[in-house]
Amino acid sequence: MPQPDTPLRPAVFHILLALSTAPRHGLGIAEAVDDATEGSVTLGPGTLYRSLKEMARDRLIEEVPAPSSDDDPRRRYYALTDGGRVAVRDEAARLARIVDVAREANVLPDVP
Amino acid sequence: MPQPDTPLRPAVFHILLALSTAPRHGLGIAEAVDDATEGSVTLGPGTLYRSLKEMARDRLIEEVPAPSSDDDPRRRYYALTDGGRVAVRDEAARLARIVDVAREANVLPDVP
DNA sequence: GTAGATATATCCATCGCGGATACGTATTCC
DNA sequence: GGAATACGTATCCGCGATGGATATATCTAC
Repeated sequence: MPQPDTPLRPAVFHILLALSTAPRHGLGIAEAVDDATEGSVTLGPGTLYRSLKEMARDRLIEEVPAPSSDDDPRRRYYALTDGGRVAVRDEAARLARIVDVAREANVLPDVP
Repeated sequence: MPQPDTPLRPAVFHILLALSTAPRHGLGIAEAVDDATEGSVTLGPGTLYRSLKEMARDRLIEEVPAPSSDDDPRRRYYALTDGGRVAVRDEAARLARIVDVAREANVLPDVP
């Protein structure tokens, strides 16, 4: 299990995280990222659509049919692939280790 | 408490985290970051010294005398300022929230 | 039907990053 | 002691990622 040494780009990680709960379309992803990070991470349109294209090419995500509740044909929905799920898990684990380091260094106020 | 909305640059955060346990000199910081992140984050000399200069200018860190155990006059030691400690705590908390989001999305294998 | 919002997509300026390079100083080896 | 090597700091340069501006099409509201 060769955990990749190189971190995921933040934009890619946040997109994967937003898709980990449900398939979403482009702007829906951007909105979900904004919500989840309480505004600390905002994806511009350039980063958003470029990342989506590259991630689809790299098989981290794939386009899926829109849910029946949505009839706007402009929206393109994406879902995680198995590879995407692995990638987001590895990166989340990497971040969790860094947070643990911070916790051990007593820079976090919370409980252990 | 106006938590800054903009994330700290990763390089700056990792330098602050490395200094949170003890004052260190330039290359010692790079080594500590490499260790703490298990090689997933490596600071090149460009990023390292540029960041140190900017962080000192912004009063996140300050130069301090070398410990008595070190007699190499080339080494310049840095320590966190109060502002630096606040900044590293805020950023660590921000990352911890993101990790929590990942945990709630069940992308992390670990226990709650 | 028109106006404004939504959605996707591309282009471009900016900036952070790391490698290459330079230079001075310790340390090691002979 | 002198030469060779390693260490430490510092700057320069190119690359890649980011996000805003812009373009185009389509949906919704009135």
